[in-house]
Amino acid sequence: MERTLARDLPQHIGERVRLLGWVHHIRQLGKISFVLLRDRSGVTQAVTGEPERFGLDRIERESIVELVGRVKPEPQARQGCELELESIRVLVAPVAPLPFEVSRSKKKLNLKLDMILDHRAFALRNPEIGAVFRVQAEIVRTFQEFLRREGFLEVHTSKIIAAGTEGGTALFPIQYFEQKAYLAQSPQFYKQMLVGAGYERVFEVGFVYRAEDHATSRHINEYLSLDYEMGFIDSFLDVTRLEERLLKELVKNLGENCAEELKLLEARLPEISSIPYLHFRDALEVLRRDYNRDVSKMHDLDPEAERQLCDYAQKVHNSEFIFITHYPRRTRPFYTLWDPDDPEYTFGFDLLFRGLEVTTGSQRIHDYNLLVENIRRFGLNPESFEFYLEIFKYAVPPHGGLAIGAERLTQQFLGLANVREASLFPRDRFRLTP
RNA sequence: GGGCCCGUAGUGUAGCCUGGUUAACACGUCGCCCUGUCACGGCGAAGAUCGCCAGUUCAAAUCUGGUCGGGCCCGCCA
Repeated sequence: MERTLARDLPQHIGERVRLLGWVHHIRQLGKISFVLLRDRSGVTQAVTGEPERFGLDRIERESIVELVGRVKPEPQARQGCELELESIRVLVAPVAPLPFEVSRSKKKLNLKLDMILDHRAFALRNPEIGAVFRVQAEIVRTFQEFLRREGFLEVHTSKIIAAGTEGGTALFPIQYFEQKAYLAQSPQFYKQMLVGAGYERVFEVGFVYRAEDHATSRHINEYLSLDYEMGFIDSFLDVTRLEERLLKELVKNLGENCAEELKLLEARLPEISSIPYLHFRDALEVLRRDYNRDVSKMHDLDPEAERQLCDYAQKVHNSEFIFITHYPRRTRPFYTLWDPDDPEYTFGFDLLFRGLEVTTGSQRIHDYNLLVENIRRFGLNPESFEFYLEIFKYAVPPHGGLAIGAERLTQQFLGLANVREASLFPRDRFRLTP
């Protein structure tokens, strides 16, 4: 007999079906008993008045079972129908006590994050915990499909590199045969080179690595970077406007395709009408005026400032997103183009969402001589960037791009307390397994 | 790199400040009862040498020192 999925039970009323999955829960109420079965599609229910006939009290939770029975309409069942049990067969039984329950809500379980991560694969059986990655998959899918429609080419660049991109961030050194190499902290150079290669518009979904010795609820040392880079732009606004359209589509898709997951996680989608922009200089003024911050020594935004600017965006612009633009030159890497009319400030921006930085981007320098000059100005040696610089000798169009932290975006959409909850197998300062 | 905090049954917590004889509660587990549960309900039972090592004391989960493990914030970043 063919397998029927839990979700599809209502389409088989009156038929005999076969279900395969895990025993989510067994509720025995004297003479009537319910077996809740979970598979990849969801949870369904089988019922029987003869629990002893099927030996239900000997079946352990999370056993893998095969259920056969007839589907009958039942208004008291959640799906409006349920399986009248004819047989139950244990295919695989657990050989150890379960570390914690699968069938309860995350809130009720009140598990410490460490417990969840130590038993990651098992924890994902919990529908709420598992839902996070169904949502994340939808975020990544939307990113890819939206950009493909906009004429972007999906690329995959090496994660093993010879030199760092941005200087500031710490790199993980690795031994590459007789050479010293590093794990890539960003696909930055490669995506720019591929714009120059003539693809004009490229995007990449890939892990990047940061050897930063931090331990906070918003940092992991390996994260999924959603990058795009586009040529022939008039200004960085072409980059941010595209992201705004991407985000609108994302909200729409999540609403349509992840309604159940969002409900389970009690997540509220943001409404995006138009995302406000705030020049860095004006952001400081807002912080000084409305939040009583001492901004005299503020050259970059600290986490508190990011939360305050989001609060401001909500109050003044009724937006949960805000673009902070024109970050000062000293805070941005050498490839960032500055404003010729106001050269202290760059065409670099961040997108803040619900108090957290989720995107960084900019218009880049495309002129070869200017780029070499700026590398020198940063105290770096252009010769060590020859592999990157070469294409700029042969004419690269004005271009810009950005990177979105996929886990952070997931975290903020779902209101998760810790970014690690949005990473399947997070790598942090002390965690290397599972 | 700097600062603050936490380790107690399978899980999550209380007790610790103010040391004292059976270490408490909830969920789970096990047993019995229950014909419509979906956080099922009722009754009962088992389960913890209080992270580890040392010290103080008649007496340590509780006080002190060390050690191991974990969390959060800042710097930096997505």
